[in-house]
Amino acid sequence: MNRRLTQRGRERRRQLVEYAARRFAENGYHPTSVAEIVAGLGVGKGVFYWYFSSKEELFGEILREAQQELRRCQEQAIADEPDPLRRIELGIRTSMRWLGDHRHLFTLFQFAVTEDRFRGMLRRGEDVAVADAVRHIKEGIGAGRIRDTDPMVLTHAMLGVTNHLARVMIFERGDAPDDVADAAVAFCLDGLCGPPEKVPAAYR
Amino acid sequence: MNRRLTQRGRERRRQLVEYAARRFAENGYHPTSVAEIVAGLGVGKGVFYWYFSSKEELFGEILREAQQELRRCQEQAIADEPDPLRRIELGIRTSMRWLGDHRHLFTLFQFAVTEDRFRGMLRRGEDVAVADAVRHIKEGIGAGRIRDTDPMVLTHAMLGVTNHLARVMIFERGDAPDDVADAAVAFCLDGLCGPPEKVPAAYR
Amino acid sequence: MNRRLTQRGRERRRQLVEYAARRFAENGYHPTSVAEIVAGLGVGKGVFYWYFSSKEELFGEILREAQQELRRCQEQAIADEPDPLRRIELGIRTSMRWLGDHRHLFTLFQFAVTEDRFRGMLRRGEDVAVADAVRHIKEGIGAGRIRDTDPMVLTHAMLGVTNHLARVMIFERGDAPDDVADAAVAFCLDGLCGPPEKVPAAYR
Amino acid sequence: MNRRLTQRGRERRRQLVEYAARRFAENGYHPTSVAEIVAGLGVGKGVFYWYFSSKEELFGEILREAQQELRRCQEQAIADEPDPLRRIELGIRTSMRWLGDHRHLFTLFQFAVTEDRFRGMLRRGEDVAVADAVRHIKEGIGAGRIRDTDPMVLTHAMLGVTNHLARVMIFERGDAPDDVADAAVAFCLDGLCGPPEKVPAAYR
DNA sequence: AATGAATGAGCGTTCATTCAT
DNA sequence: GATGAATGAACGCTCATTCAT
Repeated sequence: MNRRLTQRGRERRRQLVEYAARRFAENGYHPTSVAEIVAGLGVGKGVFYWYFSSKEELFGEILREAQQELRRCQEQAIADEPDPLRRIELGIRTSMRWLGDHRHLFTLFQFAVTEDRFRGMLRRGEDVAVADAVRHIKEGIGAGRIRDTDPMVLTHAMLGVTNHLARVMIFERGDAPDDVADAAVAFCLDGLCGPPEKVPAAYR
Repeated sequence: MNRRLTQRGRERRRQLVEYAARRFAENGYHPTSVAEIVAGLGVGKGVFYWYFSSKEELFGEILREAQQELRRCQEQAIADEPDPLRRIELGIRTSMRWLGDHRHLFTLFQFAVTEDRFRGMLRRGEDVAVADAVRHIKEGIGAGRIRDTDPMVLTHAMLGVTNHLARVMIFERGDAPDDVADAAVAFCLDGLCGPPEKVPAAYR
Repeated sequence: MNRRLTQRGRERRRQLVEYAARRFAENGYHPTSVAEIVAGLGVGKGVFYWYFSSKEELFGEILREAQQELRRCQEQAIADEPDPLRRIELGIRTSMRWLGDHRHLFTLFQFAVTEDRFRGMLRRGEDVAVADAVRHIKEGIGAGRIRDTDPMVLTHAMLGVTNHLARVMIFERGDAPDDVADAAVAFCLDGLCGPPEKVPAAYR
Repeated sequence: MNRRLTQRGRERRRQLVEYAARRFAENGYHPTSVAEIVAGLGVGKGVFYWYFSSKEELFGEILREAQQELRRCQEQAIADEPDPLRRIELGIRTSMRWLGDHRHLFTLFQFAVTEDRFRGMLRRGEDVAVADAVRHIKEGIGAGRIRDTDPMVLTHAMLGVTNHLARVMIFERGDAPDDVADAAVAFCLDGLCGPPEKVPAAYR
């Protein structure tokens, strides 16, 4: 669906994306009906199908926009940092903060992985982000500051740490994103056994 | 649902659990209908409701049994190992192997997290597993072999690494579980920067 | 279904009739499943279909036996009474007492009227009872003690009074059947305007 | 269900209420499926659930509207009549005529009494009607024209007569409502034994 | 651009009934 | 006589989508 939209139209569309994202996250994609979404915004059903050709397309848009925004944040945070390890650290910290601010979108990412037709939508954005991280890692390996291991593996290990800690520590335990980021960074850099002096006060 | 089942009945029930798990994983929980499940087994719809009081209950059973089994594997693997770090390592290796063998169940775990009513079902089993890992970590910290950080955080960081690497490396890239386990163990013990000599050949 | 039953068989059958009647009355005929009935008696489904060829047949049997029994009570009560008005009065009193003792069966009569296939089952028994009452009324008219009006109408008017008062006064308000019978008899004999000295203390 | 309806919408709703009432009466509430109702009107299933949130709700609406209408008729008929006995008579006559015109609704009232969840729906309307009749009766007792008996009992006795005669004489025998009303009034005023000169020609 | 109304395939579930053991 | 298991049509209901206005 690619309509020419007026200012007001763009506003409506944004409302739909935002409200639907929140409902999908709270209630699940399938259990949330189009009827519920439009009712929540107090508009008729026609509105929905004016802006999106299907519920599935809307979900795709939510994913696309969310990834885009996360990406923008990270690029901006890393921009001028010359040190590759520091860039990695900044990436983790930015992710963590963003996830803290958009936890409902994280839930949607998790769901998207569980159904074939949505997994594809996620893939593109993820690949870009991974490729980026891989670059930093390679640079770190080149500089002898990261051990020489498959950079993809290292990247995904870090992604796993970041996402999982975000979910458990921030969403469920309610910790502050910055503290969790400290812990994630420490773990990623040094694992279980690394030098203890880097551990943040909050987790000692 | 708690029926007295004959031998044949137990067999049927197992068939249903197994087949449904596979379909849920491939197709998604919601998109997989009860009709599809029973048709796949060539039985009538009534059979389903003879063994389970609802689709939701069946899903709960799948989760419960899966967690139980993973748990059993881990306990058995760790049983007599006195070294806490080695126990952690064995835990990771067992998980990875089990995930490789039951990747469809992993998808279901992922889905369960995204809907409130299922999240609760997961929780109980997860808490037990986490509590166990925490014990090993605490012992490691006590022995001065793990840096003194919130053991829960370390546990979840490792869980994140293990699960994410399983998904990406084993399921998507098709790597061998044992190699992925090597990488996960290396990352968990030493992070990005630790001593490189532990890295498995497959990822160098 | 007409099986030769052993002593034990007859007992089982009676149990089924009785329990089902009670459940049908409490819960409605349709909302009460065969499964519920057999579960309530702690037997398997086969038992039900051993004694009855269908749920519908069972319901018919309940109606038939109930009418038969009410009829027996009335015949016995009236047996040797020579005075037709007194016979009518005794009929009302017996009905009221029986209804008080078998209110659940009354509910089933009411339900039976609302569905074609069951209405027929009721009819036979009702016709017999009405014909009987009509006889007494005719006799009363012949003797100049009842005004000369269509005896069928008078009969049904009395039936209406008896049944409705039973339902409202006995079932809902919880009055004693004998008091309600007094009131019904008074109303039937003299209407709204008749001599007041016959009114029972309970209703003055 | 409380939708803002257009003219066309109100029309549809009325159709559904009317058609469903007729089917429920002919066939029984449970044996009549929603599918049958919408098919009978040649519309899709969704239409039903656009106007009613459940089959049960529809049934409630039918009951409510029917009681409301009967009530309206009676109020109008009695409006300016000063004589309480005459008001009672007019009430009976109006009921009888209305029942003759809406016999299918009468069947539904009868059914509603037999299931708990529907009994409650009936109660409210019935209570109002009874309270009204009780007022007239009390007035009649005060004027010494009705014997001094519990007015509720008298009211229900009359209700019993009216409803039962309607069912048997009008619905089953096919008599004219006005004649049946004559007989009902005569019985209610004077019982079996009162002055015979009030009896209508049709029943002599 | 938006509404209320309508569609109808499909859902999860029930249940009278049958049958092998 | 009795059981647990199985059947499958039918039920009440939902919901993504379409359409007339």
